[in-house]
Amino acid sequence: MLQLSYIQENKEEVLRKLAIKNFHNSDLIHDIISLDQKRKETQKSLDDNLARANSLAKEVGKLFKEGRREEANAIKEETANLKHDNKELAGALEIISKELNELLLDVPNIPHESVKAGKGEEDNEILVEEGKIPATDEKALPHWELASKYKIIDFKLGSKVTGAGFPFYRGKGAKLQRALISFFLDEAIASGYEEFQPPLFVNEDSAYGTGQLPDKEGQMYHIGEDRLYPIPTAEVPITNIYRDVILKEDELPVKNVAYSSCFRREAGSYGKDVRGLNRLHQFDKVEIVQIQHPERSYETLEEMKDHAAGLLKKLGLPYRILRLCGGDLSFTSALTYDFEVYSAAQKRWLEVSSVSNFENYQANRMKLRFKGKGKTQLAHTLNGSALALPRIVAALLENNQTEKGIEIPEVLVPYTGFEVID
RNA sequence: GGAGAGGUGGGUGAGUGGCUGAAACCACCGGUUUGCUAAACCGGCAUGCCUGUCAAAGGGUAUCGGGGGUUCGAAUCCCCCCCUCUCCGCCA
Repeated sequence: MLQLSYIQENKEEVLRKLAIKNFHNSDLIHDIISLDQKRKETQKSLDDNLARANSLAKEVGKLFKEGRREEANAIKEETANLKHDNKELAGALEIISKELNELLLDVPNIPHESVKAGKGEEDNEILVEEGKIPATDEKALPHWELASKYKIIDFKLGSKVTGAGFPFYRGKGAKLQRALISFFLDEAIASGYEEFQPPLFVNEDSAYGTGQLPDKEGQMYHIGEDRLYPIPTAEVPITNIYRDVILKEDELPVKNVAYSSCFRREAGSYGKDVRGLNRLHQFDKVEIVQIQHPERSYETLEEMKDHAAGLLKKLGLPYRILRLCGGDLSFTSALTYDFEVYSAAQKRWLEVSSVSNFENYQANRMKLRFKGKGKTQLAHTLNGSALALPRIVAALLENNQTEKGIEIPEVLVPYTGFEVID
């Protein structure tokens, strides 16, 4: 969430910039500011009362020691009144703080100055388009047909055993998954990331920490009995490592990479866009996360963008990089680059990565700070997929299909141990 | 799952009702000393909120796993929860 002090001091700017995200609720901002005023006043009265009570308590102690019983008892009466008032004030303060916090959670992150206004997807800006788009071949099969032709992914089995959106990978398909994961991890490690294997379930605090709760509750599975949530992305456990942490400035940047399965309910999704591997309830992803000094976070964002682009280049997939417009930018992001690969048989672009700078929005919510010579301040958090597997697999299958079978990109051969799926 | 022990500042660890936001030591930072390093010595060293200020200093308040209670007063007493360790059971 945004910092209260920042909203206080830059009200007009906040409103102007939020408009780029199509957020026009100026009442909310006004309410926040006036409620905060009330919070301060209440806090002040409470603190004053507590100070009084503390000094009275000391006096009572002193009087008792000196054996001045009656005087002490007289003071106790005043204390009783104070105590009553304090209870009320503390109660009021709690209600105000809670409400204030809820209002703050309703304010999205401020977009970076490079973000252009726009309604949605159609207004995203294409920054880069790399690689040759394969000539359209009418005989080209979509990946779901290739999957069954070569017996490498079985959607029906998945439906039987679990449900739609939970495929089985088998044979060379399973090996290809494993190869991609290893390849992505090795590339990240070579770029200085530390590998983590996170828990696949997180608790409520963590779900709040990265903002899945309360806004995206319906997206996550929920294990009610144990109050745990299967992670929708490794970002959740990895970023939450640093919840309530004060790093030393020289520990920055923190660079973590994690492979994990991801679980998403995808409620409301349907139609041909979700066919095959295009949208799953369970999928694999390698995620990179960085925690960086505010002054350097945009350099870091570029570095992460280049990292993701490098992977696609090495895999030989045609891709493009989009800078999301205000309307398509997520609630918590200040700037996001989306990566899409072209999938030859479906003749469409598929999103395979999203690299974002959240500035201090997440950090403020989870109190992730760093301390150098100066004051303790909020860090910036960034993350990105590098990469999400299913659509990469879809594109590889569709783009690399030949008469002889599916050709494996050279960089993956050391990992798969075979050059063709046939 | 059953039984027991325990959770104090970055770490070790003292503290069983007021003088304790918390001893001591270590780590860390600054300084003195020093040919360099080391040692020694001196000083500093939590976080949130409120107040104050151009900024600060300063002041107030809260925080000793989390929540609630007893008391004029709680790290210290009571209750609930969480976590860690040991033993037993079960098990990849």
